Amino acid sequence: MVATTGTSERILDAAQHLVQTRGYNAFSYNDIAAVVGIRKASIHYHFPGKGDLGRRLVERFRETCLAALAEIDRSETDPRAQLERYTTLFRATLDNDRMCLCGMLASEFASLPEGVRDELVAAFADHEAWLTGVLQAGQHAGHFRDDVPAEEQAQTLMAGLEGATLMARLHHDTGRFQAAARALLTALEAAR
Amino acid sequence: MVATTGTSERILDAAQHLVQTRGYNAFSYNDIAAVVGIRKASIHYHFPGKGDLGRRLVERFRETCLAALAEIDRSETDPRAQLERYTTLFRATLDNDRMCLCGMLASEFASLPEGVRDELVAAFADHEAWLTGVLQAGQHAGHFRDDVPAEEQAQTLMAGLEGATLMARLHHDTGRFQAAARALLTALEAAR
DNA sequence: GTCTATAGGTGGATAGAC
DNA sequence: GTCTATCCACCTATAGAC
Repeated sequence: MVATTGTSERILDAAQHLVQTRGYNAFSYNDIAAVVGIRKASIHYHFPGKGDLGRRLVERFRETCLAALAEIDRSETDPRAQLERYTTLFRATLDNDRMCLCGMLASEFASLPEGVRDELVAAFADHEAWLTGVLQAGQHAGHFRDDVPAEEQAQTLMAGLEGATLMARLHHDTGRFQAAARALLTALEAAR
Repeated sequence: MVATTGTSERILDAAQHLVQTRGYNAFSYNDIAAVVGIRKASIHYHFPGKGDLGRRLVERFRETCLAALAEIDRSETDPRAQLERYTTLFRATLDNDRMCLCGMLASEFASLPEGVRDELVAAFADHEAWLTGVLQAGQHAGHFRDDVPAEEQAQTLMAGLEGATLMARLHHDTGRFQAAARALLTALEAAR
């Protein structure tokens, strides 16, 4: 086991920040170099091409998110509480004036290298699979309406949270995200 | 009155297509020139800088959208039908494999020239104002729930539709948009 | 209005010294 | 692993001929 806060990780940290604020097409090796404190040529040692960097970025993000989802599973048992917790993940990035990494890349999908695209689709699949499981559990427990398949509910929720993050960041208004998240969760409630 | 399909308009058409598919930071004057059939230097005659082009692009889009909203007001009277019609505007862009122009620019907000940013915020204000009016009418008529302010409902709906378009385009699946749009509209219905 | 030519800058990427 | 030096492609933008 090697040290975990090596240069590669610091490059990825800088790159992630840049992608979440400016997008994949609007940052350069020079931008990263300025933040990390090395020369741009040195970055090629760790990531030969920008596509490699982007791919690894989403790969690492997937691992981070899966760990966060496992933590929610561990500390909450009620499906409604689990979804509530899930929305706080988006709110946290928003509080840092960042867009969700995947949401940002999704908008640039057509101009992304193929490796990044593949990893991005897989990342969304991770989240939607987890959400589907939570929603199914909630349906069986009678908390959520079951006139719509859980998988479809998961996709709609995912889309709603991405859109809410996008619009809240544009207006610098976390309240917009909170209101949208509340509406999305309320819409799932079973009729009383 | 001069001819309406002049070079300026064709440049804007090409630019809009490029922005909706690849984003503002991922297209160049060369890309436009290739589509329109002129040299890239000629574009500067019509739009001195890329910022001018972007600003005019959103300006024109606002005009187009306001006309479309007026047409909905003219041909539909029921607020629920008006919202239904509104969602078809997004579906139409999606059918062309495009993202909503404003949604795409929203994701790139931090790296946009100031003039483009201003126009973009104004464009969203246009839509949210119209939606707020429709939602208020629907509340007064007893169709929509009124435990949430119409303005907040409008913002949530806007965010949901942008997110749904983003995710549906990513997966090349119009069904995702349709499902999300239906869920968003259903969530507005007054409790029976 | 559109062209050619070109300026000045930055992009990602490579070679080779240390 | 990081550096300097350099390459080539592309970017936005301007000057001036036609």
